[in-house]
Amino acid sequence: MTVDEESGTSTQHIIMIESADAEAAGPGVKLERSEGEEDPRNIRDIQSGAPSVATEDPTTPAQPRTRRSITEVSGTPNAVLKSETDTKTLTVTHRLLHTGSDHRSDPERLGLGRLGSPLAPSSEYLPVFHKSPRTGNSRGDGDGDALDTAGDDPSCSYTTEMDPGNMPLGLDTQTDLSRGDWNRRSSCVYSEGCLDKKEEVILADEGTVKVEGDIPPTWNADSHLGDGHSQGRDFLDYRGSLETNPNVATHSPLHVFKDRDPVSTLMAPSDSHGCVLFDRVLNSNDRSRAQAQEGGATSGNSKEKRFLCMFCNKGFSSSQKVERHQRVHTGEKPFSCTQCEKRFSRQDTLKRHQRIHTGEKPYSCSQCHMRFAQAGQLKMHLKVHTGERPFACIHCGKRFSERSYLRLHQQKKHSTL
DNA sequence: CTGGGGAGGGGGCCC
DNA sequence: TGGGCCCCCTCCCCA
Repeated sequence: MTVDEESGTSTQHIIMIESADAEAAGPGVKLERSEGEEDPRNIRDIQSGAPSVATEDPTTPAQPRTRRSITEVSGTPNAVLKSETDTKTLTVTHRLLHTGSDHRSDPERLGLGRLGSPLAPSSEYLPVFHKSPRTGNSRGDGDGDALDTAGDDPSCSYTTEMDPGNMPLGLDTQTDLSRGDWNRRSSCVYSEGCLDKKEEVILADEGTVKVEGDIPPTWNADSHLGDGHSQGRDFLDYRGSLETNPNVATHSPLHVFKDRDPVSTLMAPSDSHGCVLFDRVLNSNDRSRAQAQEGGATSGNSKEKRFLCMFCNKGFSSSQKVERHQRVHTGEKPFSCTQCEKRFSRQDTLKRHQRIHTGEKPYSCSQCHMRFAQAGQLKMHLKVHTGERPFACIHCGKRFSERSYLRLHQQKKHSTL
C-alpha cells in the first residue's frame, strides 16, 4: 500500500480477482483504489491493460477458487504489478527514471503501442532482471543520478501494458530506454538512437509487417529507427511478430530457462509462425548470418545456449550475450560517441568507432606502410599483397578477393544473388 | 572492379 | 555470473 510521497499523482491499485466469480461477475475485477483514484488513466490502465497483465486465458476454464491480485503502483520510481496465483507469480517493474524531456525517448512518437502488452498469465518462463548497459558516454543531460539510483533496484522486469497513451505517468516521464534500461523496464522497445539527428524515416513494408487494429498510425510511418537501416527493419520485424505471435509478445525480453531444456522450452507453437514472419522481413544479411550460425536456440552447439532471445529464440551462452543480441531487434543504442554523437548498440563497437577520431590504427601491414583501425581491414588488405582471390564466380570463373565482390559481380553480370 | 573505411553482430576469453 | 574486451566474419558505402 505504498504511495510515493514525492509525487502527488502517485496511485496504487489493488485488484482482486476471484476466478470462481469471474464468469458470473463479468469483468470479475474488484478495483480497490487507495489514492489517486481520481485519475481515470490509472483505472484504464488496469482495466484495459488487464488482459495483458492479469487476466486469464479466456479459453482456459477458470480455476476454482483461484485468487489473483494485481497491485499497481504508479507514479513511483518503481511501479510494480504483481499477479499472484496459487502457482504463478510475476512482477512487473516499470522503472520510471528519466523525467527529463529527452525527445529521443518519446515512445508515443515511435508508436510503441502494445509492444509490451500481453503478458502471459500462464507463462512458465521466469523473467530475469538484467542490468542494461549504461552509456559511459552519455551526453550528460543530468539524469545520471536517477539512473544510478535505479540501478540498485533489483526489481525484476516483465512486460505489462505499455500503451503510451495509457501510461500512468505520461510519456514525458517515461523511461529513457536510450540508456539501456530496456530489459529492466519492460518490452517497451524502441531505439532512442533512432530518434537521433538523422530523423530517417523507415518505411515499413506494409505487405511484410502485419499491422492490426489498435496499432498507432505512427507505427509504421513515422518510426525513426536508427542510423542502421537493418536495425530499423529488425525492429519492425519484431513489431510484426508481436502482432502475429502472441506468445512472443507475452514474454519478457529475457527469458532464462534455467535447468530446462532449451529446446523444450521454446515457444514452439508460435515459433513457426512468428519467426517465419520475422524471418520474412529480416534483411538478407541477418538471414544469412542466422543460417550460417544454424540460427535459433535449437542449434546444437557444443556450448549450452540456454539464454534465448525473446524475439527470435536464438540461443546464447550467457545473458549478456542475449541482451546484446536483443538490441538487434530493439534498435537500442545506448552508447554514444562524445565526438560525433553517433550511437551504437555495443560498447566495443563504439570503442572501435572512436578510433576514427583518435586516429588510432593498431593494425599495421607487415608488407607496406598501411595501417588499419580494424583487424579485418588489415586482413583484407593483405590479400593485395598475396594476390589471394579465393572467391570464384561459378558462372565465368572470375576470381575475387572478397565474397562481397563476387556477389556484386554475380548480381550485375549474372543476375544472381 | 578494386580496395579502404566503417559498422553490425556472434563467439570466446579473462577478470 | 556479469562485464569488458577482443577477434572474427560480414556487409555496405564510397572513391
